[in-house]
Amino acid sequence: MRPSVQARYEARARIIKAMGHPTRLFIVDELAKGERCVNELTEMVGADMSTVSKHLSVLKNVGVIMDEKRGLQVFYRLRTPCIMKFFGCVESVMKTVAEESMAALNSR
Amino acid sequence: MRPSVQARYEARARIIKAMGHPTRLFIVDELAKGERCVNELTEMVGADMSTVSKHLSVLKNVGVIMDEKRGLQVFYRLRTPCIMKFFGCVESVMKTVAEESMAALNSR
DNA sequence: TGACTATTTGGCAATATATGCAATAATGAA
DNA sequence: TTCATTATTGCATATATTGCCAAATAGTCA
Repeated sequence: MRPSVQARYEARARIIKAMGHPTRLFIVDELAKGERCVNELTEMVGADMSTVSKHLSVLKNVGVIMDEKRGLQVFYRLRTPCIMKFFGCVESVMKTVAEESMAALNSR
Repeated sequence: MRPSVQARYEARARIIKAMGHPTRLFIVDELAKGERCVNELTEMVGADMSTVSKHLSVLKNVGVIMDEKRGLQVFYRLRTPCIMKFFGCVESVMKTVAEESMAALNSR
């Protein structure tokens, strides 16, 4: 594969990989409703704040979210609302799989 | 977080995670053009066949692709073409990030 | 300044993932 | 049956990810 093509798939994979964790998906979903500070997200997620902070930095590093410090708090928000289309894509796959499983069960 | 909600995010994350690898993205992209056997994909990817086979099983396990054995060969194809929307989502993010980087450079 | 709050960072152990090689199926051809 | 082809599986190794604790950093207020 040509290096430039390879690089393109790697760039895409980095973004998708960043989304590939339940906690990070939850965070993206939550930020779609509006900005949240780390503390708020930590309470919702129910993990250590350092853990949540690291998840946030993963998403930030690939450009999915951005942060803004105001006073003591750091507020995060989606950098592009388009990222939400991910959920639609994923749901379609899950639906297809579920439907075919049902069909397989019924045809036995 | 409620267990059912948690489970939902985990199910989504499994699918996204399966897509989060450059080789697997390439495979999905290629299968979007039509079915391919393992051998063909292996040549295109340029890795060991066992490696490609394992990537295929990752995608298959989450329901993104399906296989069919015909003679000596195993042909893989997308289970739902909808999976291709992923690329559009990802490109949008990359575009946004690139544009904002440019803007930041120009405003210095 | 010092105390307090919010967040990030460093370090570490546990776990998961990626890859190639070798061995093993499964199929078809001679 | 024996050989060649295609693909998968088992194993070993290297690398990456996750999560928590503790320590460091940054901002606010008395």
